[in-house]
Amino acid sequence: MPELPDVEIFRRYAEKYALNKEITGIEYKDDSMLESGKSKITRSLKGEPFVGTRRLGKYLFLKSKSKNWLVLHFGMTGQLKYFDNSSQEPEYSRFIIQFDNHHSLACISRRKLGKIEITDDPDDYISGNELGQDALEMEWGEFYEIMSSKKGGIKNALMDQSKISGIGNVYSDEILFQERIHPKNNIGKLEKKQLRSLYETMREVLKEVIKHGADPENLPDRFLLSNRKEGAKCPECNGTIQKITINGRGTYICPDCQKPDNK
DNA sequence: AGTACCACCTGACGGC
DNA sequence: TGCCGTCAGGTGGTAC
Repeated sequence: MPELPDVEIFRRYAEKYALNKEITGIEYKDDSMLESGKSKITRSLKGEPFVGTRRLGKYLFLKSKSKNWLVLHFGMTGQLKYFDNSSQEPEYSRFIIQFDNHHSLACISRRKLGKIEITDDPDDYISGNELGQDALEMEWGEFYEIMSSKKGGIKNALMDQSKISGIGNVYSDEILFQERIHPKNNIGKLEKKQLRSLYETMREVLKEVIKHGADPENLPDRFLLSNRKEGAKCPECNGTIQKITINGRGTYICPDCQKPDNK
């Protein structure tokens, strides 16, 4: 789930539940997602509260009062859950931050594909990991500059995290469906006004998904995501949703709405 | 540079 | 019901 809109919901969740409470301890349930040593993580967080949040693309940063930041990446199955210590710990909790009010914040990840680490400066972290500008922060001029210099398939271009951060497999499909562009079409064939339209659609899709809490069940029926299954009926026409493969990723399109260009 | 494919890791799901 | 193959929304590395 965790693409830009999902992580934005996590950020708001952390903002609501995890700030301004002293961290009394860290519980390590599984080490495989840790990119920083346990002692460094504990040293950076324990005894201080989180005082702020930041998000770039699919990355969430939580600022500890002292100065370090906790960096979270959720992989394919990550999420956050704030819970009362007297209740059941969430299943698949891998990393638990305990607060002084007998509540904790669990980093949950079924497949353990995420990352947990410490940085003293998110900007350094972002440049060091070659992460592009956030898809919702990016202005039209920058989007145009990036996309007009790229080659190859449009879906791949949208998902290139080193150029534009936050769009993954699902929302790239959604954006291209709403824009009526076949995901394999060549980015270089789009005219400036088509790129402008793609840019606007990208923003609208991301913002609307956030508005609905990034819950696929809550999205309007006209979204591909509400019909993201092979053989489903296209919400825009009489077509049938089809599954294809791009770079090994399942990709859903309506073959009637999204026509391939002629190479 | 772009694309295809494998690996990471574990569980959910559908078919038999 | 139970076993088994396939697939899953992320990233990173390889080879071409």
